[in-house]
Amino acid sequence: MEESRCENCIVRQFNALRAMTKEELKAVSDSKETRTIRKGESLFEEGDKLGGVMCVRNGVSKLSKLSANGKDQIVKLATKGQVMGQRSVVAEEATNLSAVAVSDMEVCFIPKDSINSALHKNPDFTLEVLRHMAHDLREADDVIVNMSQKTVKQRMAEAFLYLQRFGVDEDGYFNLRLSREDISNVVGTATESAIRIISEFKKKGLIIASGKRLGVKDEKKLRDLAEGF
Amino acid sequence: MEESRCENCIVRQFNALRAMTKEELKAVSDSKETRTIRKGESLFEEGDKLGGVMCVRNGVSKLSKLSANGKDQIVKLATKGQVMGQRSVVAEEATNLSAVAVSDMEVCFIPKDSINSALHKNPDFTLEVLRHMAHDLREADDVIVNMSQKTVKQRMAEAFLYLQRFGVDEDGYFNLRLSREDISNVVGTATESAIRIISEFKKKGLIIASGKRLGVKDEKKLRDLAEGF
DNA sequence: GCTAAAACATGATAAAAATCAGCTGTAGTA
DNA sequence: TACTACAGCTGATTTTTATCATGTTTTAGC
Repeated sequence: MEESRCENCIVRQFNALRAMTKEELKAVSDSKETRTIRKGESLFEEGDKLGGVMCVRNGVSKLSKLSANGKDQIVKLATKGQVMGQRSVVAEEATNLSAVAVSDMEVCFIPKDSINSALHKNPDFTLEVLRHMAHDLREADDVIVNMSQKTVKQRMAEAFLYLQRFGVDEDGYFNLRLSREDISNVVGTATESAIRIISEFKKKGLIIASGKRLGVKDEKKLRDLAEGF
Repeated sequence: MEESRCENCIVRQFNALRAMTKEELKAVSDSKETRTIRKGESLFEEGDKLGGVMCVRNGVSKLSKLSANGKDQIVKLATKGQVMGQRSVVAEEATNLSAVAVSDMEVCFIPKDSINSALHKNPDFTLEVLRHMAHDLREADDVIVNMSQKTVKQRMAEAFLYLQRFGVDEDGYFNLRLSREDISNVVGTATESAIRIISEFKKKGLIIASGKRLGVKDEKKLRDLAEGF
């Protein structure tokens, strides 16, 4: 059907595909493959050689890395329009991250050949990919500073503000429902610590929480807390 | 003189400039400017709009970011052949990092115009820059995991192994002499904690230390410690 | 060489966070 | 329905790390 053609894909406006020529897009469109992934299923594992990139059409995936002590660190969450695996494809290396769906997902798998030929021939596209990666790198630098200079409580406040960006329902609860363990893996702390801080934030009126449903209540105070005031 | 021409620059083999055409290199060579920076002097500040990139010919610079609590976090050290500021130039944003020389330095300043025109015209060059950035991004991901999952002691061990990569003298001491405060800013800890751990490592025979001169003594044990054994 | 400032060092204490243990609720399933 | 497994929760305790205080050593400038 028509909407499955990349040329019309609504998601394209968020990523580097928009810099492709008609011919390149056609090649991508002809070689791509749409996949449905259930919550909890894995898209790829750390160390895999990826045959292509994945473009998220719907749902959210966690990108994480296993640490020596056996805990997963969630490096980022990828949502609609974001492309996963491009670092690996571009650098022609095995991927350094694992991807697991945290909600049901629909993704397009684009074989690396069509990406690579565009990378070699179309500077606009390459530059667009480069800009996206420059952006990712900046965000990674920010995360490094947060992780090393902020307390667990501050990082938890940041995490709530981050989760809010994935949308909220009419009651203000996050669309994205992460387990306490996943949240602790975003923040880089023990699960018990995450749970305790969630209780505390709730008691103080910074957030709303009922079971797995979580949300921001007082954004300003959360932001102040995250900034260290 | 001949060696100041980019075409012959020995440093070129380490960075993306090698993917430039003869004409592009000539343009870079004609517009570039060599600068000498003394230890402690600043190359650029967080928030600056950079007019170009800097290529390190000699010496080492720390790239850091000020955190909300007033401490600097050193994100990486840039040495011979590495290019600073490309993220900012590529993304056309103000830089997110400050650069300060930690030893006397010689750098080439390359105005962004000659970089940008090559980025738009030469896909090989753009792709090479992209690959370098992909590499940086991978390293940043690793740092995130280390920062959030490892103890201060493990991170200190990592820091010693990292500093070793900048070369050692005949006695095994690092070429690069960082203050205890700089080391604490690499590791993301209090200066006193860094000092204490250095004393401890020395006592245990993991490292050698006399004043500012530091070095690795037992690489294997340091590595085991960093990995959590 | 003298002096002031900065860097280094160490002890004592406080705060932050992890770990351990056990208990409750809840979702899936036989 | 009842059982099981797992997520969530909380208290007690220990470990880790930061902070504060203070003394010593080094370094840079005169």
